[in-house]
Amino acid sequence: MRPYKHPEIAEFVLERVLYALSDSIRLEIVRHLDRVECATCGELDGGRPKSTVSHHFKVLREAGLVRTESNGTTHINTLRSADIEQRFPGLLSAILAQSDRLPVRRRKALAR
Amino acid sequence: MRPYKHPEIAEFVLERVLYALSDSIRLEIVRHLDRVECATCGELDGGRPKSTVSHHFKVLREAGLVRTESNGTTHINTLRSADIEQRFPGLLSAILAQSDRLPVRRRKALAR
DNA sequence: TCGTTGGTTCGAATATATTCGAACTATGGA
DNA sequence: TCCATAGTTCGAATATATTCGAACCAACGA
Repeated sequence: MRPYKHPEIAEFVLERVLYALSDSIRLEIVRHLDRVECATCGELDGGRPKSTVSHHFKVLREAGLVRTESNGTTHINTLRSADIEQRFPGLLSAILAQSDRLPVRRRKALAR
Repeated sequence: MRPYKHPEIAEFVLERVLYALSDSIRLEIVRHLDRVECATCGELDGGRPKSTVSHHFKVLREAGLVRTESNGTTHINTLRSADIEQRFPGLLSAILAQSDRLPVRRRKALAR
């Protein structure tokens, strides 16, 4: 497997990044990568077919969110947090700060 | 025109917000509203048919980004900045901080 | 060298969005 | 009351995404 095409930081497009993150599966992958630092695709498939997962990784890659490098027979994915932070300061952290489910305490506070 | 259905802050869904902002037309509308505080749909149509613009406003409204209130024969739109900020702190400002085009100075800095 | 593993790519089916004209609704003014 | 204005809603056409199986490819180990 030859190296993937990853966009340069200056090529990142905000709309593309937001679009990539607007899908639950991809957002979950990004959250996971944020926690574990790096992971193979297989670890993140959630039981879905390989081709589906591969598609989502492609979207994330092309948006500049994920870097995929082949390591022998497996592929290592990392979140390009620093790159995204440099180009869109505060964006990724604001998104990742938001947990999947709103804690009850917070929900009540917001409902007031 | 009866009042629109606007989601409560606690009902905001991150994916939906990101999706709404992942479209250039809608992002432009949001940027505009951020600058001018409030505006009618007509001011923001960019020469597009009314039905198209109406659709985009609906997406923005349902995501919680925009509040539309009818004022006589016209509709006033405002950005729900404070609500979004409360629910997703830092998100909107990170997005709005990003100008449409990357300034040349910044592009060069990033290319290094 | 052959099989296995981890992942990509292709193609087709399906689902979801976008666009726009046409018909409609509500309000306000003449 | 009649007309114009501002915007919504509907429906159909088109475009774009998602999903998944099947075929493929590269690297590694036996």
